Amino acid sequence: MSIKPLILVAEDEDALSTLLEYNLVNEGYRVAIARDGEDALVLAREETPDLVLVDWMMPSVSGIEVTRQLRARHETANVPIIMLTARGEEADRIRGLDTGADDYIVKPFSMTELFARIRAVMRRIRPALADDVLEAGDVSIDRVGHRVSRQGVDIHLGPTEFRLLDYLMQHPGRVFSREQLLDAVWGADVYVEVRTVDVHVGRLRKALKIDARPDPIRTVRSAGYSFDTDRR
Amino acid sequence: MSIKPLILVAEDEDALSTLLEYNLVNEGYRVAIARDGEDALVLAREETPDLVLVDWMMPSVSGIEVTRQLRARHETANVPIIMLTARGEEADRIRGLDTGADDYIVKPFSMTELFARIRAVMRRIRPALADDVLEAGDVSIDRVGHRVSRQGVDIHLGPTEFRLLDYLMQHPGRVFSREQLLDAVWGADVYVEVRTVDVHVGRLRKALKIDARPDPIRTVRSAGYSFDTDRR
DNA sequence: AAAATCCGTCACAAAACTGTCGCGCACCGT
DNA sequence: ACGGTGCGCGACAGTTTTGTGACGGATTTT
Repeated sequence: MSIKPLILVAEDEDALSTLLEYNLVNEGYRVAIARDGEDALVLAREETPDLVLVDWMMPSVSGIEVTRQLRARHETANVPIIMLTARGEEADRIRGLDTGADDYIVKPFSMTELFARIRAVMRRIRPALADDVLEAGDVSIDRVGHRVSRQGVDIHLGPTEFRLLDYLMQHPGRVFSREQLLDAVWGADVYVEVRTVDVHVGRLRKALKIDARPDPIRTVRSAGYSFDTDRR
Repeated sequence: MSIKPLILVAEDEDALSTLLEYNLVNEGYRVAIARDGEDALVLAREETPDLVLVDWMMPSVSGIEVTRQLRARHETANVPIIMLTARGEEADRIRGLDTGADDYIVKPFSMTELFARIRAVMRRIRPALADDVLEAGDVSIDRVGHRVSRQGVDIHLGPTEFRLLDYLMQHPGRVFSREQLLDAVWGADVYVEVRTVDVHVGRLRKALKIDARPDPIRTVRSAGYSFDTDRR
């Protein structure tokens, strides 16, 4: 997750979404604007937002439906969602909360109150999310669920390969010598041949291979290995 | 953690606290009642509650102060807090949220709305704990009726297998070590062999087997087990 | 009190993973 | 172009981890 949290706003009224964008950006957030529910789902897929503001009433795909779909997808299952609703009727609010929204706010609302709610909701979710899943390029590693996936495809790794990838992804772009990797991944007290690292890197590479995607692990001759997302 | 969540209610009006106790118990929660803020802190220390309902206005120690102190203590730092407030004024609500409360509800409120908020707030912490019946994939577990079924077919489980499945389904996708499972399902003080977990997982799997349906329990070598609904 | 369940442990088999070796190719400096 | 060093990779045998049937004792039900 980058420094500035990304907020996805799904709102069909131009006046309101512009106002929201202006104020949220001013508050230090990055903002993605969606005009309707479908848009919102597409945008959420491009970059997983850190929080979603979704209007209850929207053409085509309603706020509730958006919520449900976001919850269904693995990447966005735990993203906090705040529902914007014009009606103050209790039944609707409850339905919103039960569908999986984390909070709702009734229009019209003040920016101050919205900010407070955003802070409250994010404080709750973010710490858990921040450490748990690590992404770089198209590879994501979930340490709590012990899952690795590339472009959404699940990848099976043995324990050692998992720890190795985990360690490399902690410091993308940085080159580690085989000795450093042995210390970090195997443990300082374990004695194994240095070349063992090569073998595991090889296995890791093979496992990460998805059609023609570039190899995310870079060999630096006579230095070591590093996890790189793009450059060459 | 036991099956029924413990809710700590800090409220000085007798009429309301009695009403809350009655309804919450009726809804399947365990309830601890505190007459004032000090009481609340003492009770929270005795057994860490799963959620706290605290009145904004209370003699001696105010709701805000209770919130602050709960957040300060390690055991209760992440317990969700819902603030009960008589005033509808925005400034106060914001202050409440910023202090660390996760939500607030304005008096007078209906029990239905309160329950929805409790479920919503608890879902953030432990995604499914709030519900009486829990479903993931084609498996459903009814913690009130102690019933488990898969694809509509009733399944009989022993008490330990039931608690094990219950715990795993609380946190779908998350991997637990055998030690963690022993703590959570058997109890921290019970001494049994670690491999006992394997045996019960095995029994659970056998019980859950319905023709060719995929095994919902995933083994993560040298890490533990997790309940998974989808991928393999 | 007898019967039926349920529980924890063990031992053994199956499965998964690991470390090492050796060979051949790639790359580098000369 | 050439020798040398570094690296990728398939093979393999040993080790660790997990699945599971069996069993005696405890607990609950009938």
